[in-house]
Amino acid sequence: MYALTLNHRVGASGMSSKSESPPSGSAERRSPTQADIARAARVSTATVSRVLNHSPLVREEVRGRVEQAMARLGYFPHGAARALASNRSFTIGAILPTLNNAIFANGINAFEAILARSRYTLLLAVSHYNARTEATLVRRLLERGIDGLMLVGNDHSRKTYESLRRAAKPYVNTWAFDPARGHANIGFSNRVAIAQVVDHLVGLGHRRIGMLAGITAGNDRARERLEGVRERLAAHGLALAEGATVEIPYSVRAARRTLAEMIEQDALPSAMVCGNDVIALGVLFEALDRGIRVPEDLSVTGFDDLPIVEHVRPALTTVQVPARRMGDAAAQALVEACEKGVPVRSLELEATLLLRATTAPPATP
Amino acid sequence: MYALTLNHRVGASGMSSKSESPPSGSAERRSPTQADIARAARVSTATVSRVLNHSPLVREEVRGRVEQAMARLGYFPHGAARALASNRSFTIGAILPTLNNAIFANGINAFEAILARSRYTLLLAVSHYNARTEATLVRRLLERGIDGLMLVGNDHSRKTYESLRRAAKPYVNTWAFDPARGHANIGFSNRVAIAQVVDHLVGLGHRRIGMLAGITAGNDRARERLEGVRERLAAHGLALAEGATVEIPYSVRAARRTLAEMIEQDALPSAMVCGNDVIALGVLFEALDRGIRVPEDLSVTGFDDLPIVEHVRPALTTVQVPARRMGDAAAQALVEACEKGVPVRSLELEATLLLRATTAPPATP
DNA sequence: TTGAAAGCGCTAACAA
DNA sequence: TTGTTAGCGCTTTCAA
Repeated sequence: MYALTLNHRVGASGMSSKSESPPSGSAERRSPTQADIARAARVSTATVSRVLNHSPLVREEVRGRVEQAMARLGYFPHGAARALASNRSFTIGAILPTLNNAIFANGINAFEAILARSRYTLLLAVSHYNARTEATLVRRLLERGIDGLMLVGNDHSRKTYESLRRAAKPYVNTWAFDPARGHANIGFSNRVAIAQVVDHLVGLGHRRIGMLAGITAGNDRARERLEGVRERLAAHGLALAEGATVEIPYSVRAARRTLAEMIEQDALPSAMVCGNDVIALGVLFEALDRGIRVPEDLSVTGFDDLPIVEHVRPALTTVQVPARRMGDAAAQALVEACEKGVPVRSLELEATLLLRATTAPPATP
Repeated sequence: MYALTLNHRVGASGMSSKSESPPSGSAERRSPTQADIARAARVSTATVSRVLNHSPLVREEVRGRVEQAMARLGYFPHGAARALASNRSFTIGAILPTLNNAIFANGINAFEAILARSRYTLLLAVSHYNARTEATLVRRLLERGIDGLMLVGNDHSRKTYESLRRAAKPYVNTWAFDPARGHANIGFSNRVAIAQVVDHLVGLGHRRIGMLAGITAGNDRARERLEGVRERLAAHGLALAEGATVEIPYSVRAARRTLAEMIEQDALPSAMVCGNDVIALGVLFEALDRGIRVPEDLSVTGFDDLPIVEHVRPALTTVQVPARRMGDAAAQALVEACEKGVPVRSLELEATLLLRATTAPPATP
């Protein structure tokens, strides 16, 4: 009978004096391993493993015994050991450019929810819009054994893509849709999205249109939005207003300062397209504080539809981004890629222009 | 010479036909292990491990050879194997109640930054203000081998604390300071913080004060704020206004709806203390939309100092929470606990009342 | 349907 | 200062 209860460690190492199984009833409190469960349930560790992994080839009666033993001994599996043996960690990574404003909150929230439901854990890292930092983080996450990775946008360093390729882990680029660049995309076309804004503004009669874009270096979303405005304006025979088009960080303060300068230089356009809602709020607040009427004197548009912007007065006209759906779909795609080995497929979602109260025909056409 | 190059696996398993080292120059592309590095640098795997872990007892010349081999072969360490062998994962967990509003953004941002700098990775999970969910997540994070854990508040299920104790991992409760409850706290006293608000309002002459608190069940921060208001009001010989004190979710919408009801029932106090900034913004926007002047007809206070609230008009009087410092300190404490084995020590930080434009003496005293 | 045992890649105790 | 080697706890052939 005792032959059955020997675990392979003891069996393998023979009678080495220090590594025998701990004396039963000792004060030693190491947490129970599969070997302990195996002994208690009078099965092999292989069977314990099968029960743990819901293998169909375990007799009901045996499964019951094992599960009871697990419960009684308070067993819980050792992730690192599982990962080492199976080459899967049930862990998925995500790298966001920032956590500072609420832009990615909804998306990552949805992403985490799906992962948690699928018993995966999220490894989160922040690149601060820096591709080199990101490459380091990707490598670190890969070292930690992530089974898949979510990235934002398509602009990533060669090293990042190279690490991913060598590790042969599934990944997906979100918040963009430009599969021509050769990566799985779950997101929307920033270019198409911003074109709706331009059409709206031009349709309203605006001719002098400026833009407070995000910093475009290393940020394809910001770049696509800026280029999208240029392109669409050109289609209407227009161009971005000189002196009213600048790249700035995504901060209320930067936006306020920039608008203030434009006002002082008398360079204000009749409509200001903003790279995101944070910038738009800055423009809105600064304009209001200076007695510039919105939308009568200045139309303002945002991008993201942060939860707050429908409540400010005047309510912000903006582009609603499918953040939740991107998070959902990205997580689902990654989990599926891990479980079934299918490749991640690109998915185009739509961003919707939300007409609210910060846009109107120009007062002085 | 070849004796040196045998790795222990081959050595241990003798000449089993399938598990020999792969033929050099084969197409097989498994990523290199320490054994490969050891062979290439003509040292043992122990030395490779020492180099990897910056052990001081490796000769410079040897270290150089090993590092070169690592670079040449594109070696990178296998986290799960390291974790299994060393019982450390260089991974730290955090469980937040929500990611939906920006409340925790700054804190987790700072937390992640410190971890990343210390070469740790963040495992993030979201409890949705549910203690049972949280207990499951704690267990899952522990299974993943986290070296430490950050939690928000002191209200956690018995199972949560029990898991932590059994795993003997360091943890810290943030966003609260009440070490009497028996857990390491890095944060501030919500009670003391909100008392400043009460003093301010009472000092202004308010006597009819209401509160839109967060849901207090399972949320000690919300509870401390509500109780803190009661307690401090009592010290002034006052009580919370009946019919103007409700617990609601942290959402603009819920706050607006609740304020609307109070207005319709003519139950409006002269000052409304809000459980956080999201609620305060809801109150502010609803009041403004209904022609109730803030602060003349209604004083409003928030809690958190979200980045936006200094910009809305009137700018919100609120309590500034040391989110960044909590994130910093919590991460530092946890890393130190992991590296040096010292226990996490409680640290009290201060929350500051920020007087802005939504509070003034009551119009009808 | 079950068990035996060989590793997964690394660390660390011990020996040299 | 370096090497040998026994595990860490689990999964996964392979054999029975």
